[in-house]
Amino acid sequence: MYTSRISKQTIKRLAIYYRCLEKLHKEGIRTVSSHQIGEELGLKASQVRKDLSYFGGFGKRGVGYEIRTLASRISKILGMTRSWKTCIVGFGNLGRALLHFPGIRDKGFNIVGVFDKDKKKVGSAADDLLRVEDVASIPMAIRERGIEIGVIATPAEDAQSVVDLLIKYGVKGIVSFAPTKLSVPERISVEEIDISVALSSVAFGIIRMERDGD
Amino acid sequence: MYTSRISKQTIKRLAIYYRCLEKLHKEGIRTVSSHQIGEELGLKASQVRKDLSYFGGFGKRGVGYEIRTLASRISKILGMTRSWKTCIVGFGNLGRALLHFPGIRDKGFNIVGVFDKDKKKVGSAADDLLRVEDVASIPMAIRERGIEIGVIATPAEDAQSVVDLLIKYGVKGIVSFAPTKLSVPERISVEEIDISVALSSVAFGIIRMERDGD
DNA sequence: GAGTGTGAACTATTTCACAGCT
DNA sequence: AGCTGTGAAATAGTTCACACTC
Repeated sequence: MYTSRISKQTIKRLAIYYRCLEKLHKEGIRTVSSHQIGEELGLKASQVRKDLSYFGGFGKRGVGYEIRTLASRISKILGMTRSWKTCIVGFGNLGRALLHFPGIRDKGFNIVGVFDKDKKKVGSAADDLLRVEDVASIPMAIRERGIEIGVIATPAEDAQSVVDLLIKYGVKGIVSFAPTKLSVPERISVEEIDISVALSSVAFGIIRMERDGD
Repeated sequence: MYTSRISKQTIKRLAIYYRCLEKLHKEGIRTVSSHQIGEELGLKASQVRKDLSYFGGFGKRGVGYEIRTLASRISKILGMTRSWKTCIVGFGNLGRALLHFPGIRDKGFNIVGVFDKDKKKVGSAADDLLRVEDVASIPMAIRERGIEIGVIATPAEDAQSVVDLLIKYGVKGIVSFAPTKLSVPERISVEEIDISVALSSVAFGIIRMERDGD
């Protein structure tokens, strides 16, 4: 039940298991086996069991996992039951898309601030509830609203300074879409999503397939 | 120099090395060591050398890597010198953001089609050059324009059927932002970008840090 | 009989360490 | 002297296989 040395990959799969369980639950199913989950997600049953076993025995031998219980345990582990005060920095096309992205707002990530450095955007409505604020008001916003997670949707060249600022005022986690390597202290939880790297990886895959034919 | 068994992680780092080299090149630097690249990107020098060695000896012992040469070799390996006919399916906020995302268009990914199933969007201008087309015209578009890569920005529930359609008509690579596991044949190159999983992973990291204190 | 939980075996990836070039 | 290229060692992650429970 010690979670210290659990790999990031296991955690990500846990989030995916959760989504899978939600789906099965909607279909009215009450119980699943590791084999069924694996089938659904393209994973080996043993991988599923191993991942789940890190957090304790959720299943019943001979039966499988009770979906409601397992989903609620996972949501607890991943902090989905808690509301995470989140902000978005950079309100270009991507920032706007993230503000409305399903699976951010509704998975416990409560977006309480949207910031941009462009004075023309500042003051305009980000959505029904939020206005775009100046990046200069980030420190105060973090302090007053208790923002814990920052989502970076700025150009690459602004990302590091924004991240430094967020961390300086107390943000503990960063999800960055900026195509640049961020440098942050050990204690900060970071996830970098690199869209153009993903494209390149797919392109390479096609080249390899064409050359080696599988 | 055989590229068959090279891991996806190595390929992704290669794309990141390329970006790093571009940056150093702009700064007027001509030569780097694996140690400098590693420093810049938070990687061990030996990792950098190992990755590069899979594709042959690019470096000079005692000197390092000539930036221009290495960058051009990497861009060749990753297919950046080739133009990839790409389409975006799903023109909501995310699809719109991807259409304008720097590092898609300018890294050899030429977006030649934007599709949506919403009749209200179909026919409207996606950008200066493209109109939104109906998903029903995907087959013809793939055939006529030789589309090779599809970017999925639809809701989760539509993603699998769109992917099936794209593959059926000849698309060879998929980058999906839909929060669902896709099932595709072996020969198809796929990259799934899961935004809400990234958020959950960051949230878990914060919880772990608070509990275990590093 | 069916299916979990888990040590042990296996496989993949990273890091070390050093011979060999410039 | 400095730095690459690369086998070998170390580490991490996955899969197997089976004892154990329902």
